[in-house]
Amino acid sequence: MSTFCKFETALEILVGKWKPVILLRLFSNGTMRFSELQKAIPDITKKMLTQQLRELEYHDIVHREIYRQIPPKVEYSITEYGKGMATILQALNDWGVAHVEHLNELYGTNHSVEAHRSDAMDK
Amino acid sequence: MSTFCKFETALEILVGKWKPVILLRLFSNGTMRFSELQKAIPDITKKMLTQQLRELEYHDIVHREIYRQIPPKVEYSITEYGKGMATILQALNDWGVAHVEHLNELYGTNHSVEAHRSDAMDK
DNA sequence: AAACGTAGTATACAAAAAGAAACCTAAGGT
DNA sequence: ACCTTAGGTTTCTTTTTGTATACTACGTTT
Repeated sequence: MSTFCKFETALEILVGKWKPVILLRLFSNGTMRFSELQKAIPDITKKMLTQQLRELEYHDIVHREIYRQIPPKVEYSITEYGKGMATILQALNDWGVAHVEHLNELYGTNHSVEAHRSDAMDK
Repeated sequence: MSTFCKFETALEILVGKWKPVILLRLFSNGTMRFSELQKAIPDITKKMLTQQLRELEYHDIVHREIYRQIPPKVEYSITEYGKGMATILQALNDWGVAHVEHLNELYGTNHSVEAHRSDAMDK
């Protein structure tokens, strides 16, 4: 129970509506400041962005560099440790791509994956 | 945007408070009936168990075999396709185990991972 | 003196997910 | 006639997540 099922722990880090896209941005763009992330992810609110970044920071995936200036400047980047996630992230992504293909074969192209999470299965 | 970030799709399948533990059970025990799963996962409600199983079934990860008897008998198992997830699941689990270790190094043994998801970061 | 820009917080509210508990079905046993 | 069983479904409540909007701090620019 303790050493099994730790993949829940792994999941925790990736879960949260915005973490995947934040990580994607940081992995591909390198260092970004808060406002750049906001622009890159138009629909995210400040609150969510802050919250998700703090969680990633706690897990040592993201580094937060504060410049004591006015107006403030804060830069975010993937930590060295965080870069170690690239492999699984890639694997997960690859599997996801293949899976969408699989679902297409099963149900045809006109289906919505999202519509089949949780509730939403009622007519 | 379309072919990247499909790891969100992958995540959807694993996410949901109970999916990891359900998958774990089915992977290690093979075929199980509804009531066996309930016993194996004491805190889950029927509602949640049904819901999560249906989602896994939709994604072709879990197979549902109905025996038309009274009282009913329904057996669940991992599909052939679903077995293909074993590798990533294992990878995710291994990474999770290592990550817990990493967090221990950073914060010491007496910390709660759960307490650092989402909110809960207030004193 | 007022406005601007950045990286947030605070507060209030809406929506989604999860939990609890009761109800349903139909055959077989008492 | 009623109870039991297995595998659910329904309804209702609570908890968790996410959104929207306002406000702050403080030097610089207008």
